[in-house]
Amino acid sequence: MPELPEVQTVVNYIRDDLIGDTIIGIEPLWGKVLDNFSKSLFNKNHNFLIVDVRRRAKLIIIETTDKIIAVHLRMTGKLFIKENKIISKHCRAIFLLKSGKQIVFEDIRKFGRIYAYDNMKIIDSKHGVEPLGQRFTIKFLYEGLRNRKRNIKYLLLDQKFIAGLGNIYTDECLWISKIHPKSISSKIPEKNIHKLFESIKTVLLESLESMGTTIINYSFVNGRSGQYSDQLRVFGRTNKPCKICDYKIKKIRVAGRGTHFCQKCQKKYT
DNA sequence: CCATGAACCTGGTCGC
DNA sequence: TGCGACCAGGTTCATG
Repeated sequence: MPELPEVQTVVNYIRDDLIGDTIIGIEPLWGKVLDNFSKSLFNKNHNFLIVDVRRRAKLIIIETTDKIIAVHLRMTGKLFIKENKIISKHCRAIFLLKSGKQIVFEDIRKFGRIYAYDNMKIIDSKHGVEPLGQRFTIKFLYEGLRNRKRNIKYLLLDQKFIAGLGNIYTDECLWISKIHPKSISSKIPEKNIHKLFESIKTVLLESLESMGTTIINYSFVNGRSGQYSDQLRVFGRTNKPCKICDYKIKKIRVAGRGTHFCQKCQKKYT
């Protein structure tokens, strides 16, 4: 489920409810869900008043007066607020709040993790620029591509380079900017890099407007689901006609991921 | 430095 | 209906 727009949508949804509340405990229901701390963190004499909820990369950041709690949804994680105490099949952890509400973390595939840190240092050191932030500029993208010889799909998925893009949106952006996903980053013409820069911003903002992409029935916030899947240009359109040239969309494997593209529109720069 | 594959997990779908 | 193979929006580690 989660790339930047989906994670941001979850944050927007739970933020107002959480700020001002206090975490008084956590119940892990799966052994590995707490990555670098244990439930005893919330005992003691510390106060975990929630002062901010935001997104950094694909992490949901819950900032409290004591620790920063970070939740990574990985592939199938969901995070939402619930008032009753019915525990669902895929529930992996429950945060208990002073108000009586709970933050529920569900995750079918058990890849998701919850972290606790003293500050943002470690998180920031592991992630690159925010694609919707001020520091993401055309110059940054141009130099980043020219200074490396990675295949472009891999590079866009690299969270240390740009933080927040995933498999869906990289396919979308590469299609829009007419770049074959196996192109060598340093060989891509400036004109296409420019298009790529614009497409990254456009696609992420469009998707945010639609509250993200939901494929099949991975609804994420209280049963509501994103609408962007209707607007996808290439992702998941294997063997369907390219929206520009009518050629059949191909699906291949790049950087270990299923990758959709148009053989006619997207040029391979090597 | 770069590419690939496996590992971590469960569940849905497709073909036979 | 059943069964095996394969796939999945992410990340990390090992290997060549």
